Amino acid sequence: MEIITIKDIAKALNLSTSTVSRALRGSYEINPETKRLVMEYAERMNYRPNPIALSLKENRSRSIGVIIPEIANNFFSQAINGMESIAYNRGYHVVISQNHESYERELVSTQYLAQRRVDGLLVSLSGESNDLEHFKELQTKGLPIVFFDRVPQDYITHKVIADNFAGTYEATEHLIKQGFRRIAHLTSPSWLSITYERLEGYKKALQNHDIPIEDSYIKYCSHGGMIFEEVEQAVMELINHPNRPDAVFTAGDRLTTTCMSLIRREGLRIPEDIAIVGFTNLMTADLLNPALSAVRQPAYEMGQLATEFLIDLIEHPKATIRFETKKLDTHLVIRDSSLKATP
Amino acid sequence: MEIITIKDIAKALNLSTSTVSRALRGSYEINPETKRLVMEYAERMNYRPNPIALSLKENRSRSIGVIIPEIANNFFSQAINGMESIAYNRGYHVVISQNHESYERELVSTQYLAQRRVDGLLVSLSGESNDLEHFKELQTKGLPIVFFDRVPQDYITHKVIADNFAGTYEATEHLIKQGFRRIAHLTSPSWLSITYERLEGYKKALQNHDIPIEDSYIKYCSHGGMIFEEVEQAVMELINHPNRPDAVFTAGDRLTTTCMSLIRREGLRIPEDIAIVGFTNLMTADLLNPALSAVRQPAYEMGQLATEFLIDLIEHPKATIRFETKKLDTHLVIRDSSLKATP
DNA sequence: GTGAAAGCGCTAACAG
DNA sequence: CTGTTAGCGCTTTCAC
Repeated sequence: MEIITIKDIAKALNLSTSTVSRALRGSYEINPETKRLVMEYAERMNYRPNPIALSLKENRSRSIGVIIPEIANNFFSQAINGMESIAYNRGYHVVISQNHESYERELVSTQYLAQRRVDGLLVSLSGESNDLEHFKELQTKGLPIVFFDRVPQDYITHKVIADNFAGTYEATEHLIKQGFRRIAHLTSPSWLSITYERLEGYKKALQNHDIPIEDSYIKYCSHGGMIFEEVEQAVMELINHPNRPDAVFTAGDRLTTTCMSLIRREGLRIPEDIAIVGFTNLMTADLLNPALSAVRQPAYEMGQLATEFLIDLIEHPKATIRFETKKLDTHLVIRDSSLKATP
Repeated sequence: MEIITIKDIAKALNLSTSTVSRALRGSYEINPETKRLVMEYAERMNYRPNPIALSLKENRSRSIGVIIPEIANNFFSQAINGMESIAYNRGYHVVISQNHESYERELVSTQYLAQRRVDGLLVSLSGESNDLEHFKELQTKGLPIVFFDRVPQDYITHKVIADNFAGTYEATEHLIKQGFRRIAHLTSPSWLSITYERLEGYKKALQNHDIPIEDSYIKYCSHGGMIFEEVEQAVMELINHPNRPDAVFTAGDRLTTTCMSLIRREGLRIPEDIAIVGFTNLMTADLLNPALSAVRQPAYEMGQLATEFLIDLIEHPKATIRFETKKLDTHLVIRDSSLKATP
């Protein structure tokens, strides 16, 4: 059975392609009888319009592009599931692209998706992205973009984020209340929004509890955990610190797992020597040794919300909307890794 | 800066679109001077050919579709990275689609990708797929398909798999050598290739060590771990078995983690009460409590290999090739979860 | 060496 | 109510 086109239907039914086209899309100005004939034949031959031809004609594709750092990260894969749930219901497909924390790859992915005429873009920035011209340019050309998770500061569009400040504040305060005083903060590249917001939550918690902020306890990993050596250096500096931290907050999946491995490798115990709370959606958190205390983001909902924003932008291009930044609550799950051993 | 087409270039340079087209693709019958002019202008205006127009014209897209059960599974995300590494080098893009272990979703994804004119398909079957007509049909229409991991039995094409038999044999034998005798086997839907091969490896190991095969120790989860209740029932039947197993082999990420959780929930210890070895590429295996013994698949390499096969098929459509089934070695990493406590 | 024209599949303005 | 025509961006005969 070959692929069948409108032309084939027209030929078979002795009609013109335009009549067939109109019948297929239920135009009111078509004879009901003709319409029925066309519909039936199309159905029988299993006709499917060629989306490529449509894209070319209409300069749109009924699909939205997603650009994220890594799919091998539970936060992002959950977010994608949220996106798909909304997108499919509203008739869009989702095209996934990874940037692997590289600006270069982000650029290529963006270009690719734009050329494939996606109708909009859902983006979480790579760890290397401080230049956003490629997005700005597309946006002025009329391509709607919604950022989520890692969002740019000075960029006017919808954004969906977790309440990074509150989440980190809560986690840090929890550590303080457990009795930890020398709390380190292992985090992503300094220029990312999530990094800043989490750092602020951390600092505020310390301040509110009259604990001085020790800069040497704050470590940035400019590749967000993708490069082992980078994390290793940061963690080793903490471990070998003259006044070794007794707890650490880790701002991501890779950062958390690598940090745990390293603490273990160095023969230290969690939480007795160093306690840990991770900002992570790891599915195995409660199976870890020790079970990992974690700040979870509502990844699925974030994906859904971002997609709703985006599709609204796509479908009402000229509506003068106030752009929103939606902030969703995180959820702290306390497990063994952050509990002070009772002496 | 607007999107620029060949027509714009032609107009600007007072040439015909055909001349521009030829110049751009370096046709030898174009005046070198004209060619230079066109090239320069195109470069300066940042001209990019419209891939949609090309797809329509050439009935191909220079992209390959991937259909897998879940991206939130380390095996698959690693495989995807392998695919991308090859594909990009050979000028193809990778479009990812999840089937969430559902036949219905697999069908929709397949249809979608085929309509988007992907040049080929890389597929790992959903847990529900026993009917393969949708693939067969596309293949006869000339769309190359390569299966990996979960491959169909009776289907003539390239396939890339891990040595499931040997991997499971090795894992089971390891358990036996540790002194376990009542070894359970918690696995995916019975009709999947991986299920069969792993089961055979398990049985063979038992046989070779004169351990009778106990059918009630073998549990299939027809949704491959996606539905908690299903795994729960299977594991509870094992735990409440009149002759409770002292070890269990688990055939996938979700199966493994859920099984561990349940054993823990029921107040049993790993490995003292029940030892466990998982067939999984979980990145956190060595951080689990206890550290998880695991059979790892060379996911990245499998993705690469499958992609090489596919692109060869795409680029030499009429070559009469003998289809291969490439089998890659697995790697058993022994950790605490399968070590017999010394009495 | 270059241009005119047709065609990939589809829609829509314009005629009847 | 239906057909003719043009056009989306590009390549490719076929002419000259």
